[in-house]
Amino acid sequence: MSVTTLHRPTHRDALEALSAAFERGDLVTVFGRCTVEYDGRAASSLGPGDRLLILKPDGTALVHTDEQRTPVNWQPPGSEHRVAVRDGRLRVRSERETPDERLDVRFEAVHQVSALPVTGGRAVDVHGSEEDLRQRVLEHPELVEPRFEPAATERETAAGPVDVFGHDSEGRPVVVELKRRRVGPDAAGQLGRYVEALEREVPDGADVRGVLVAPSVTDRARELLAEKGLEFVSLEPPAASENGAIRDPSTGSDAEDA
Amino acid sequence: MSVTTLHRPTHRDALEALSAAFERGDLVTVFGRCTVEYDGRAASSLGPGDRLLILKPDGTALVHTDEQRTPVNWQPPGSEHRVAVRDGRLRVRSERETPDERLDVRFEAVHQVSALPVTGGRAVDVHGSEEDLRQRVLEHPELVEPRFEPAATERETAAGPVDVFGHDSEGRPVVVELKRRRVGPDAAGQLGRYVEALEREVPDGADVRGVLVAPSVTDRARELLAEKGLEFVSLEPPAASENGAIRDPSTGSDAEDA
DNA sequence: CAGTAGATATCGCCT
DNA sequence: AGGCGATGTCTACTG
Repeated sequence: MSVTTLHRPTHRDALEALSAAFERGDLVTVFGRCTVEYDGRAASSLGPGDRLLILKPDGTALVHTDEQRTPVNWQPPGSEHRVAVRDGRLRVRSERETPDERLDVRFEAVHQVSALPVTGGRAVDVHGSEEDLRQRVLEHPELVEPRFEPAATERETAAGPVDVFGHDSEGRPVVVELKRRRVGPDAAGQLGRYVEALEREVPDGADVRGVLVAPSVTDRARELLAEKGLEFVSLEPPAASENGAIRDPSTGSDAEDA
Repeated sequence: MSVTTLHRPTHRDALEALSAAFERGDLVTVFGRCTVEYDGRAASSLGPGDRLLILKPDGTALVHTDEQRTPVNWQPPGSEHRVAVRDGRLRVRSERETPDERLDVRFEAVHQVSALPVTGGRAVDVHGSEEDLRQRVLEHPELVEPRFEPAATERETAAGPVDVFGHDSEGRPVVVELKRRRVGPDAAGQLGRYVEALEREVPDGADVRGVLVAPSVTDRARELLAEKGLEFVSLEPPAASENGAIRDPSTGSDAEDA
């Protein structure tokens, strides 16, 4: 099984190629002059131009121009692709429910259609995420402060789950919020909510400390932290080189799913 | 000028096709069996498999598998694409500075290479955004509450710009925060910051009211609003059908940039 | 299914 | 270049 490509096909031939590709579960690309209409969570319209349409067997649709990382229009996974010839144009419609939304791509000219059989792994191993930072804090709690003792991760509160919950050298409860990169005011607000929620939950109205752990903070975030009596500790996620090699091979295997 | 496609090219032929396509400013697709390494803001590794690589003339690189809307790896616009043959494989490297990051895609087999000359519009018209909701509030302030009088949009405060600032029937200052969809605790925090900032700025320590305008709120957000003495008004962005037709044609023209 | 928060978020605007 | 907030954010996870 191999790549199938048509150059400047008739709409009818393109339709048949697309139908067959959907049937096979291929990844499809269509390059041509088209207009695009979207209606759903919002609504949008895109005038004529040459674009690359990508149709995935999981129901994803992407319309790309020659600029930007973000597609100019799209449909999320779980949509259903259908193709038809209407008013002398090739119409590709991708539709889903919950939420109800629809993407219509109408080609007045198809320059190329390709059907690509995709196999192999799609599990990417990423390092330097917030989870890596959490690992670092759990293995070296003194990086937060001397004698800090982590007690739980993802501890549930009325305001949501706390990244790391523990106690300081004097036994006071400490809420740690982790961010993998420089943070703004939103993170200060988030930490503040957790601290307030825990102050209500802790039985003996003991003070709860809040510590934001991140590489750095903006000025406004620093002010907000100060207002709320929260603290900041500068710490970065471990670099990929420090981290990647020391991983449990049993969980780190490159799962290549079905 | 037209589409150029190579099937199962040698690495050398693929390299030349890619170099020529970069030179022309074409959009490029490469389908083949590859591994992918990324290092920059984070770091990642992806084992062998068939993927679709998209290279845009603006420096964007996208690696797509047969699943998900989000590329499995990517490089943002402004990167520089380079191609070479190394160790018997075709290596496409996309790199940028600030931040310093790099994507390497190494093909052991190239199934197809296409160079697509892209022309035409890329300006999409979206309706149902927060700006449309703001328009609705400015044209019909009574939808917020009777005799609400908007005074400014994007009014600057120490905590950032306020969506709509105005006064109620009794002359009290009102901060309106707009959200195009159902909101969670973060929006309540955002509105609270604006209200606090304005209470300090307003000369005669007058109370400042805060009103969140959105289609709906989560329970937790509702609690937070209540705690902070903030209010909620249910309002949606105008539907596309209501909105799109009544637009100033002088500004609403479908600009198709250079 | 809704709620919640992370992300190599991306993107645009403004200082 | 950095700060800040919107996005049709997307995505994973949890109840």
